[in-house]
Amino acid sequence: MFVLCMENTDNNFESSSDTRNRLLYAAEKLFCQRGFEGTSVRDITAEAGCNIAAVNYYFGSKEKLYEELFHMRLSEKIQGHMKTIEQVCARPDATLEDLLRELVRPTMESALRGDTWSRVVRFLVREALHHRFGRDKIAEELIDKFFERLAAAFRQLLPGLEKRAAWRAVLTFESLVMHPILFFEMYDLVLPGFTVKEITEQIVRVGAAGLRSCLKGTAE
Amino acid sequence: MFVLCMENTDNNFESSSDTRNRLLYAAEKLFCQRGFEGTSVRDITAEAGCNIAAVNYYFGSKEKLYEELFHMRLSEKIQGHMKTIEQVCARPDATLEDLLRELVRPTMESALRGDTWSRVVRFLVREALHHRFGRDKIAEELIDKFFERLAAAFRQLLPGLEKRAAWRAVLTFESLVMHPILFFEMYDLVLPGFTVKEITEQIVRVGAAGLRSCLKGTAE
DNA sequence: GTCTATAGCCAGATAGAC
DNA sequence: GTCTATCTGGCTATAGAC
Repeated sequence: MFVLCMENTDNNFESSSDTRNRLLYAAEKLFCQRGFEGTSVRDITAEAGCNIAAVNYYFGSKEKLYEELFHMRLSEKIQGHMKTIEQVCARPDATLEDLLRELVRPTMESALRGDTWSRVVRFLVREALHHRFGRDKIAEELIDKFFERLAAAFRQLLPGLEKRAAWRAVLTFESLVMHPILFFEMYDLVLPGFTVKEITEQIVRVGAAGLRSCLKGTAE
Repeated sequence: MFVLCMENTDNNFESSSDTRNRLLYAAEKLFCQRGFEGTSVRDITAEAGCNIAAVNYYFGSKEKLYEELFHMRLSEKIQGHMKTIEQVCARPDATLEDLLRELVRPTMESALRGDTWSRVVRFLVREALHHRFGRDKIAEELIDKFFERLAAAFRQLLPGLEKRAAWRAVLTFESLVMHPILFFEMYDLVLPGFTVKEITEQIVRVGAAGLRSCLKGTAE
């Protein structure tokens, strides 16, 4: 069910049925653009080029389709990030900048293409705005696991980083990564002609400096 | 129409009618929680304790109510921030940390209370997710003005900061400020017992270190 | 200004033909 | 598996009584 590596791919669902795959793909596109309530089953089936009844046939309801999509994409995103962390942290000469860059780059490239990874982020933010975190046990555990691994990686690459400071660092870093995806239009307005490299290096530079400043303790 | 200082106040609308005010307040609360499509006129009038027809009587349509609310709150937020920047930059001994702290603190306090400022941010994020930026000229001009002023302030407090680097710094800083409001529930999960001071100082520290790192140029 | 009643529409879900 | 047809209900907006 879960696809480990999804860079440079897009419509990579593994369902048994073609129609089912097209429904998942169409639903993801529309949910991320217009939200759950803003998307009708009719919109989804039209985009997928199949009949209105198909959503209920394959998923039972519009809501179950959404949930399956959300858990699937969240798992993919987190498993991809986990793999990246393992790979970078296994290198004896790895720096904090290396880790940040490897985590940020695929996300930024995806944001420019508007494909899967950026959709997953939009999914997550929509969920957060709807206050669904903390109620969904599957999502909560996945995010918790990932944050714990990332905090450990930060402490490995930044010796002396306290435990609570590492957790703050995780949240801070995530905010830097998400922002360009959410405010893509604004970036284009303010930084006309910006490139993936410019944004990626900005996040790596600011993230590394910011994270290093967390070593100094909480005193202002 | 626009209220300049809204700290520690909440239901501070200035319409002529009481019912109109209650509608604005109820609509803001529900739109921010469930989004435009997820909120019905029935929900709003029920929350405001008045009749279904009131929305159309006072605003013409559900959509016009939303737009009025959005422009009003965006103006308030930006005018408040502009005032803060003027005040801090007028002080001859002002530091970068001073400015960041003054910009961040009211937002964080508001996030904890869940009142107006945090709602404005949720509004903005929803708008961004719906790709409405770039179409709404009023919002675009307001944001542009604010970003320009903030970039100038950064260049004043960080001598040597290049123009484009200042624009990147503005976007980076905004991402740090917005995050705790969007992922409030996650903060509670990851940093149990966190305080406004802890988060504020984290953002000020990381923001200042990150912004200073922008002085070094774009070379990695 | 505030209400009730309702028009007109579109939503999600399902029954049943093929 | 895929389709058409349809049920049921909620939605926005409005007409018109008070």
